[in-house]
Amino acid sequence: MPQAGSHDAARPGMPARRKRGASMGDVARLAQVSSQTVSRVSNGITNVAPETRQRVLAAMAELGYRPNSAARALKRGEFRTLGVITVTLSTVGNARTLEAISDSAAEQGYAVTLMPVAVPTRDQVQGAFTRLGELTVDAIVLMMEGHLLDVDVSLPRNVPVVVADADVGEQFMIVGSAHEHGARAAVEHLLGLGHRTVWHVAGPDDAYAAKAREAGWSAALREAGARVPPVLRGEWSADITGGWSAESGYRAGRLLAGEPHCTAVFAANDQMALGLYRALQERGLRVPQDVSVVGFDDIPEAAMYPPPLTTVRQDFDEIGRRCVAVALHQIAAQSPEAGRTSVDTVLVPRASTAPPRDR
Amino acid sequence: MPQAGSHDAARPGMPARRKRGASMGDVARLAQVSSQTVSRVSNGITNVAPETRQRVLAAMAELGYRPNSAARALKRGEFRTLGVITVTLSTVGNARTLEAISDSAAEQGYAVTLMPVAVPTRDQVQGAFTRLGELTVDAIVLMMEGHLLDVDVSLPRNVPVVVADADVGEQFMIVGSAHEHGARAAVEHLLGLGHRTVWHVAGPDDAYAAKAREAGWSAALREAGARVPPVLRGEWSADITGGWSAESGYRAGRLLAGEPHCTAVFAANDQMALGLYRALQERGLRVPQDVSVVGFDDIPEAAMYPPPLTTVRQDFDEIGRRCVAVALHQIAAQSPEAGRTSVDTVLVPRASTAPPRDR
DNA sequence: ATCGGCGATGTTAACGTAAACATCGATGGC
DNA sequence: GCCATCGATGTTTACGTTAACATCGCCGAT
Repeated sequence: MPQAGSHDAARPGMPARRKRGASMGDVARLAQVSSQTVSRVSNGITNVAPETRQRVLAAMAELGYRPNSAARALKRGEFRTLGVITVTLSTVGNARTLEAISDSAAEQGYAVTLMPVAVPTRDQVQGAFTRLGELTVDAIVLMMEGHLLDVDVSLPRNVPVVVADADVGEQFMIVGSAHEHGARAAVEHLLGLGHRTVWHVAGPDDAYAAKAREAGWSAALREAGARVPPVLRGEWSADITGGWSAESGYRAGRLLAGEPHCTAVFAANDQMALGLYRALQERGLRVPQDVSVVGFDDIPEAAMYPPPLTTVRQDFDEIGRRCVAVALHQIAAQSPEAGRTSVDTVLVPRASTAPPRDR
Repeated sequence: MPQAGSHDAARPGMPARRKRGASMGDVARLAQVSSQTVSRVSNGITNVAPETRQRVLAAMAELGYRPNSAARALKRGEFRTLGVITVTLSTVGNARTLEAISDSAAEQGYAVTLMPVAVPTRDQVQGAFTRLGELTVDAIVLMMEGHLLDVDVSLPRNVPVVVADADVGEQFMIVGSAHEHGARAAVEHLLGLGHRTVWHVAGPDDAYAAKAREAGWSAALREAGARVPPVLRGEWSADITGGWSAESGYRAGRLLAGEPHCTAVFAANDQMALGLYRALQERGLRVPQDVSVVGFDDIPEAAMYPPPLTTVRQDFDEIGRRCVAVALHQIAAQSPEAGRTSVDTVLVPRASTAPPRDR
């Protein structure tokens, strides 16, 4: 059987449409240099005579040459790629953090490969790690709750892991927001306005960030000698982000609206605060005249809520940047590390908080 | 079973750190087969005696072997990777679409590499394409306004491009929402409630989606013989997403609140509708008693707006899935195509619309 | 018994690149 | 004028994988 030249065969009169692009060898031939010289020009590093460089550049342009990163990666043993394992991008925080990661990585010449974990079971996570291992990334950023990692998720060996804002014990580097500090600031702001105490609409109880905010809230209350009301949790399990949703905030808000002595609420995030607004409004309660509300995140909409929401700003861009910085540092150091770095949060006072009036 | 420290032969004095993992050759040696047999097991395809397969599997496990995808890609000439060029992930639509793309791609065994274009100048876009070319992806999904591509952006040759919800003329395949249809549905819904006409708060005028919605709105009004009021555009250029922001909707809303005859507004997206709510509320106007509002997108919060927002739902998941399907099809067909497929939009009536009352 | 064929496995080569080493001519210090 | 040096360029090789081909038994048909 003759080499049945199905696709590559240059049909007569047809411009030979080769599947693979021009290689260094092709450029070298056209420029009449060795392929090593092409390599040097391509990497822009070592000494090449200006005239030669020009010739090579011209040849590259003519052939539309693009370096083959697979070959490059194979040769160099590094891939200039960061893997990001995500459970969902439907939260503002995750989306913004991912964007910051990819921007920052691109600046440093790294690509970002996405590894979605559709359903957060351990098997799925394991599978994602395995696939990432095959993708041979240089480091991994984990955007996922740590408890999913409890078991023996076998990481690719020698690949540094950075965890974005989750709790994974002592194994890895963690970059996270100062949730507790932010929550305290929210509570102190409300107490400072004269409220007797502050209620809390919490996020999902398996979420690290939710627990940290809750801890900050109750600690601040206790330190101020204020009563710690029961936590309201808008359980709502339709999907992974449900526990953080506006609907969940709305459900909690309906309970809260029945509490006659409640004059101030700290919601675990801005979406939940929005649900709270609606629940309060439905009962004829006004924000902030009857109830003050503080959120968390400072999503762009928060400033335009009716009324604009006092909230605690998280710096997702900084989280993303630091994740990349930490990852690259570990790649360079060739040694995984563990530890935690904290990104500041700051209270942004707006119109949803005011001194209490009797209800 | 103390099989722990077997690999990574710890030579005395040497910090045993092999940068590269075990290769097929290593596995082959341990299993006492040829590396080709390892390859066959690794790819699970051809005929290998069960006993041999077991031995190889065991060796792979012991060495923690992972196929090197760079070598594989080099050999096979395909990368099983989709590149996604994004300008921003800060819009719900982009984030959700990206998530759907990466989920869907992962299902088909493709990885997704992110190429952010930080500032949308042509040079930046050009740069992103160049880098993607180096990354040797098998196809590209473009999440970006088409007008940024006008000039001679040199695409990697023979790489199919799919455009997610933008207008790029005739060059590429486009997967987009039925914006016009959705906008018409919004207008018809409001007219059906008895409103004399419908005002429009439009998105940025360089956005394809914004223009399409605007076109649908005005066409529906004209066809119904209704007056077409001037378009309000919440110009706001702080950043790329500014034109779609709640703030932009608020600004437009403040103008609108001064129009005594305005009883119904169609906002270009849900965030802008929220800004509108605030502007109306500040003037003491109630939704929907004084003004009916319809949004676009159906973000999760919309159902919890005070009051819940009537809006037009976009199916971002479907857009993402189709982008991947189209991309893979073009890869298989080895021929770029052009054309457009449209993803349905559907009106979701909620509490923000009602029959008009005189103002 | 012989041979065709097939299933299991091994051998060779090539994918495109870059590190390491080799070559060659020019420059400059003595 | 000689040789050490250096800068520009070429040659060789290996990265890890897989396609293509080669080999080796073994079984069943003749």
